[in-house]
Amino acid sequence: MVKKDNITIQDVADRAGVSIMTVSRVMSKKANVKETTRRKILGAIAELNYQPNAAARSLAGSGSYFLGLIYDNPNAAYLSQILMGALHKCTENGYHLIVNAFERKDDGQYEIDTNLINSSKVSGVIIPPPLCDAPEILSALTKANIPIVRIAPQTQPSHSPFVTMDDHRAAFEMTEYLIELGHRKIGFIKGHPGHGASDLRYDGLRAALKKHDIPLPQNYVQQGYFSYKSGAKCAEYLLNLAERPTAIFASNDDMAAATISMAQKHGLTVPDDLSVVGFDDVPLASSIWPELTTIRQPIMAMAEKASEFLMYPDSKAEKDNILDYKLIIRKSASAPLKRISR
Amino acid sequence: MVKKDNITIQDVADRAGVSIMTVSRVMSKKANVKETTRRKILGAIAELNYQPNAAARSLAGSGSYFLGLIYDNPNAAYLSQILMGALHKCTENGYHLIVNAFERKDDGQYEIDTNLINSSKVSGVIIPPPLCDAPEILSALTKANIPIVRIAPQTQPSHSPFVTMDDHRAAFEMTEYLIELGHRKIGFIKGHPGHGASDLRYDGLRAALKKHDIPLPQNYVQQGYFSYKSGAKCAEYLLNLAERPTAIFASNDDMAAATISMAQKHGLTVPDDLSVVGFDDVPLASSIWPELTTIRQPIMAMAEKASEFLMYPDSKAEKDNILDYKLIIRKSASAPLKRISR
DNA sequence: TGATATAATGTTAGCGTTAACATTATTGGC
DNA sequence: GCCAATAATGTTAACGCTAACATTATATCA
Repeated sequence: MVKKDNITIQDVADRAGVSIMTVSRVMSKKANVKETTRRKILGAIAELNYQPNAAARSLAGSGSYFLGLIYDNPNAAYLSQILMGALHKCTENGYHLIVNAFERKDDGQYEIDTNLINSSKVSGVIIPPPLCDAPEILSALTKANIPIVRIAPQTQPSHSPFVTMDDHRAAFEMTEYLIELGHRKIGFIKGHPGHGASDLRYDGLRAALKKHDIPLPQNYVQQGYFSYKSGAKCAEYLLNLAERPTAIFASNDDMAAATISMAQKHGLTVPDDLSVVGFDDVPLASSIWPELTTIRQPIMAMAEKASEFLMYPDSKAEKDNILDYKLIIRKSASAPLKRISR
Repeated sequence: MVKKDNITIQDVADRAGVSIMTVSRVMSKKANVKETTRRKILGAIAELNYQPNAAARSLAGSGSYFLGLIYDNPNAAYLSQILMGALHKCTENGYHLIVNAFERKDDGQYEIDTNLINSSKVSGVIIPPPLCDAPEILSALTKANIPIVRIAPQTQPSHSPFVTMDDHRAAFEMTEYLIELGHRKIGFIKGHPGHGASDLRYDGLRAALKKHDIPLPQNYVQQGYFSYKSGAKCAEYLLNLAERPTAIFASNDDMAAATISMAQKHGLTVPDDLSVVGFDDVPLASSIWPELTTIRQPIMAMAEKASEFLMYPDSKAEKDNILDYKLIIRKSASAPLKRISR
């Protein structure tokens, strides 16, 4: 029951023989503190293991040392990457991350008067998909004068700052990779129509095929929904085609995994008989066999960037907000085994 | 640039024609407020859409309206369930959730002087595995006098409050289910040896087999590591056995999925030729074909319980902390096709 | 009815920090 | 070596709320 009193800025000031204000200046990395004094204070801080009280800082100051993260995303892997990135930066900079879940109401809208927005002076909010494309969320935060950064938004690019990756170019590059391997009959499984990235990826594929003058028959394109099951269904269709593709590009890894599984069920060897590539590089991608050739999204990096932006709004040029994806070449794609001259 | 001043307790008090203290009492659900006054204040709160400032509350009060959640768990699905549960309760009760990631240092220990512990008066910390079994974490928090609730701890049950589920009984029940279906040759893929639940599940299986007087040959038990890959390897071994099992119980869904995939590669039909069951009920379980019969862990419920406990330490009897799992019967297990009389 | 208990409300002083301004030390120029 | 400029540090008043105590209204009982 010994109430261990917290170490406050006063303790540090006493220890260092200065006023609390000087300590405060050191904590906030403000200018005008003599180097010798700074070191003395830093020493006291270390000895006492002083950690500033975030609540007090945010009450007194204009900033807040709290970052908000809102989400409504059942995709666990994606969310946890975002979390990791944001937390990483927060810890690094003495911020705390406040997470808030949003849920669609029955009418498909979001309830906006959530406590995050009003009750805790966050210095900004990170908004990953799909919330970043919900107008009511955006306008509520904007109206409340809360800075936001969106992650991979698909709409209203000029509305507010964002970080994203180039889905179009990634799909383009992936397609060119397949073409370079020698594929000419490339099937495609589209992503969920409600998700903006789906179109970008599809367009990327078409652009690459067009550039290399490769046709894309109507029935080589199947509508998936990002789920394993939908991928299996599309793959089934594509594999039963009279002239079946030698490669299938699925819009995400789940569907690619389903495609591989389906191919194996058909007695095909991947990648010898059929190349399969995915998109996202989720954990599943490297746990199945053969491991998936896919696109790694810089999800964590996007979250880090977004966090930094909210912590130091002025420091970064606003334009380096398109982060690099990475083509991850593994074992699920290779040159087609038997070339059919065209 | 219009600085929209936040609505404070004073605004509400003015509006309702009372003092701020009375408003405060209403907010904190304290006694001794006349019903008519309460309603007047509640009205003002609603009209102004007042949200109390969490930082001020935690600065002034003895409680804190912040709950901590720490983790070091690469398992995205698990973490996100925990998050959902905790957030749900937090939102419901006007709390905020502060999330902190921990990382093992090179020496395998955790860095304990993280900012969560010292710098923000959280009213308690939720500790899921594997952190709940890290002595240095527990002792640091205990020393700092911060209430904790562990989720599914495997060690030191008396150290501090926890919520958990009965892995042993779940595995027992699953095994009995297989036995009831008619299986006598049941293979088992063990979980990661570092994870306490692994042993519990294994023991549950053995207890059930023993009860029904069914032998468990040494080579029917394979050591997996919770990964898809390890599951595939173990399944391969089991399926190549001269007298192969008619059912395989994998310690988690990833390994069960791998087993199904491996079985299909061997030309076996699941569940006709081989029944496969898993544990956890991760999303994957219901996205593969056939869908997995598995155990659903009450992860979200555990997190909710843990949150409640921290918010209202006195309200609950401490003993209803073992939550119910659920045997989810899907399509991956059935009676063995051809019975061999024993 | 007055005294007394009790319910309902109000007042004041912080909680730990930073903003804004005040003061003191140091530097540079002549 | 003196004065102004500037750097370094200090003082005080909030920030929005609750704990603790103070006061006033209402109910209870002899």
